[in-house]
Amino acid sequence: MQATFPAEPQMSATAEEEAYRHVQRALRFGRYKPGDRLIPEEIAAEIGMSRMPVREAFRRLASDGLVVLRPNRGCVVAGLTVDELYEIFEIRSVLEGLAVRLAMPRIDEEEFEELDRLLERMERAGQSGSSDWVVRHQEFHGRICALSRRPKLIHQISALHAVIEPYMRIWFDDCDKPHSAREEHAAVIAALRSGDELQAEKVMQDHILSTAPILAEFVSPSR
Amino acid sequence: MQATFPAEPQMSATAEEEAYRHVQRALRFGRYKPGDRLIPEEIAAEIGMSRMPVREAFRRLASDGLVVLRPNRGCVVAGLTVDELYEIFEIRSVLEGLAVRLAMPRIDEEEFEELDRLLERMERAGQSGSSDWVVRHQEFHGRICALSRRPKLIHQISALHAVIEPYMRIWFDDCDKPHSAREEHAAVIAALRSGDELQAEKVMQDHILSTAPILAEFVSPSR
DNA sequence: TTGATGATACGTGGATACAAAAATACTTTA
DNA sequence: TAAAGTATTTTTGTATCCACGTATCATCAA
Repeated sequence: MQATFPAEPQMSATAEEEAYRHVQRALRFGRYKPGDRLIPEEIAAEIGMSRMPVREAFRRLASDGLVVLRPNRGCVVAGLTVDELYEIFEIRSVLEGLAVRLAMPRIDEEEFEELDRLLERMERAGQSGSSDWVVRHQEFHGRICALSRRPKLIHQISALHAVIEPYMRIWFDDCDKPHSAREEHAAVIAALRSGDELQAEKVMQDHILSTAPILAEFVSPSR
Repeated sequence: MQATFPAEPQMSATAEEEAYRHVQRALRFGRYKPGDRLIPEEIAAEIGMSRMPVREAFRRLASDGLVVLRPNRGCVVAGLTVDELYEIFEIRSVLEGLAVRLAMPRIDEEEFEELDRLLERMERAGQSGSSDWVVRHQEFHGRICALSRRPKLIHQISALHAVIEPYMRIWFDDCDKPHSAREEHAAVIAALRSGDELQAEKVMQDHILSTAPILAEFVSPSR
């Protein structure tokens, strides 16, 4: 329903939808910096529509936490404080932990091979320095979430990914190594293979929480 | 930021905000039934404004999952399937579980007394058959969540409460007894007093999951 | 009677226009 | 020169307007 997790087909039907996707995409790719003002008229001109659908899109983006809307003061790109970033990772940890737990019974051998493939692709993207490591990484997490077969859960997790994506990109661009990502994700797969749902849930939680402090380096220090 | 959890002060600044609160309130109190169409013009007339702010409010309400917006087909009150209801309770269980875990270190004796008071109030409302048992119940959960001091977490949980509130009201109206609610909530307090964070988290999770099947009786059978 | 077909009315999405508020630049004065 | 107040320009918030899509209902054929 929203927030391109691994990928999203579906042609935009309404102008509002188009504006929503357009701005969301721009935000996720870091085209605007936190604090930047988004001027409805400019964006409307970019996509060739009037301000109205753009304004409506802003409401949804604000609900997603991607922008902040203040009365009579317009729309500014949301920035995260360190606290907020940690909070998002705490929430992600329990949500994706739940997803893993629910996904486990659904994973057969074929699916394990797919996960291995995704891990491999992520690794290759990481080594080649290509910044679609971020995309691959989300693809991996997204695949597991999808297996939980819980639309609302998937939706919420994907919204959180959208919020942190810009920081993931900065992180990746800054230090070329995707750190110990390979082992961590391999551990998730291993835990899934073990068949112990609670154990797998915990491994995913730990994995997510472990990356929070790393990303925290990249949020603007004070505000 | 949204979704009246225990209560919400703050006068509405913009017309959109007013429309949002107005419709949300109506939905939570069950004034409209699932499947009902919400016609912007009518609602606009009710509050004395034009359709535009109402339409914008619809976008947010759709993000909250309270209504469904389909292109060229307007705004319809969202209804829950049994699956969706269970899913919401699964999500609530991990989210409120997290909230309990994070809240625990913040609770002092004074706070425990407050929780006891809230439990007592909920009980009284339940016995008097007053339907603000639902409000008291949310107040209780909301208090614990608030203690976690995590704004986004609180926001998400409160949004989920808003979605299920109509069903809680139907449940309460239908069978006058608030079932074993008292014991369940007392157990949460007891677990909090024990000081074992993981135990308290689990008690809250179990409490929430246990009410799902009861409420499931009240969602429209098929669709 | 039932199912297809077309006309009509209603509602939605989007654009434009206008008023109010905020931000900015400018002038005046101490 | 700096500060304060004023005027101008932007930009936001809301209302009105128009074109198109959808649903409803009546008509007609099977």
